[in-house]
Amino acid sequence: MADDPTDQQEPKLRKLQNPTGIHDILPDDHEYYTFIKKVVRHRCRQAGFRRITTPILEFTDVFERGIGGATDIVDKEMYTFLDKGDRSVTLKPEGTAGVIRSYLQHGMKELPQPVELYYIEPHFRYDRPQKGRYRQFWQFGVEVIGEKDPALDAQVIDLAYRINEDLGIAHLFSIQLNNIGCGKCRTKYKEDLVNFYIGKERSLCSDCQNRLEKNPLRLLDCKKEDCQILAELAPKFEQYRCPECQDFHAKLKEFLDELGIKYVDNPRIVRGLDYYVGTVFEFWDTNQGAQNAIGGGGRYDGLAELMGGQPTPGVGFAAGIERIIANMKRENVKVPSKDDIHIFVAQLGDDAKKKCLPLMNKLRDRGIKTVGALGKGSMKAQLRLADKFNVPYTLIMGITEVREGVVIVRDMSKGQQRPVPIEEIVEEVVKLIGEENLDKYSPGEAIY
RNA sequence: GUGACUAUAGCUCAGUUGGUUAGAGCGUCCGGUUGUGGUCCGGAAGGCCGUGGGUUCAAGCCCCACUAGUCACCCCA
Repeated sequence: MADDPTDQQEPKLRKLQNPTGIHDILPDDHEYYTFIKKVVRHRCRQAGFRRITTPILEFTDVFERGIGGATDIVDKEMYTFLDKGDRSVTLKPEGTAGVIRSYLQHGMKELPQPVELYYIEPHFRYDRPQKGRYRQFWQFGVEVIGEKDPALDAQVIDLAYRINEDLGIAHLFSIQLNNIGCGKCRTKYKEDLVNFYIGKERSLCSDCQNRLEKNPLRLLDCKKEDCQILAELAPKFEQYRCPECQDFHAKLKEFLDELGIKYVDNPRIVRGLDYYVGTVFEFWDTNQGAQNAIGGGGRYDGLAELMGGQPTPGVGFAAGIERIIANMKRENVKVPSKDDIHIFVAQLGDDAKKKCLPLMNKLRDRGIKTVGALGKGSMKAQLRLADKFNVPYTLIMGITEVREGVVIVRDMSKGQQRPVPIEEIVEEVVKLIGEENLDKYSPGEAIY
């Protein structure tokens, strides 16, 4: 300030902006989010799933133990920081770990099993952004916890597929299906896999040399040419799958066939999270493959134990909303706009303006989406604005109308108008708009 | 985390080998006689040329760093 000599030069205010990869959702895109959320809510509710919201922030352990330290998500993509008590906390990078934490913490094993939950939440991963990848992104997902049966896996895949269908993008994706085995068969397989690679380490890329120690299964889906050649020669998991897993997988495929859902049996898909066992699946872009997977999931029977709970089976699915929107736009899927305005109210003179405010309230209470030109001056400016809103009807009130107790109703497409008594105007507008088009909001449904 | 490319008005973009007050279209706002929209016409507002340094008599333009964006790799949604 003036008496502070060190502060003579006004510091320039920097324009504020979003952190890398974290974006505003502007009104036009919100119409997609609203629509997708609605589809997800309805499909999940119909199937008996109930909604859960776990916190955006969890103690880092929840993810480190749940997702697994050898995964890319935990290894390099977590949005982790210390809170004021020096506890390490992390913005959730995925949904399942938090849901299982919540299931255990709230004793949901006492509920009728399986517990079927869904969520629609923002998630965070500290990645370099690119197409379809952001540091904050939305996912919806479902979890079926507490029971194990291939029919449940089939139901989850079916639900995911139907949601994609409702969104108009199901045909763009193929379902890649695999069974990566239970603890028993996988342990044996891992051993043999590691043995296979002994002495061949130098042919592997540096990432894969790492994987060999931490997560040998990932060796199989490395895209480097040399690694792929070795992966082809490596022992195949199919031969190690125990009879139980074999049977489970076969049944799942029968159920999917029964549901009429097409899938590709793909032994190469592994998934990037440690908690998966048995069934895994991904929805792949039929043109671009895994690079633009829209969602995926699988069975995570060991997860509850990793998090300190009793052994609890589970199967789930999650999909990325931004990627869905990108595909809906690519397919030119139009979503219904909930924001279309029914009625524009134009007014001239303070007396008319006074009458307009309560009139607009009455219209809105009836479910008529109404905007007024409360700050505009001339009738021309107001009608121009009405035109921008693309309203079918404009109500006009001036001093004359106030005196006569009428409101002028102007049909914008025909350019015709007529006076209507002010006490009849709300129902008259309802007739014009159509009862079925009203934006109904019913606090009356609640029981006080 | 690695690499490539990019950054001028709200949006899409011009801007000459570095040379005066920074340009267009769209959009926004206001007008085109009394209280009537879309088309048309006129006008205005809106830019520290992403930020900070450097080179130069002179930088939107050249150099460096940072920030952000786009795309790819890694991996995933």
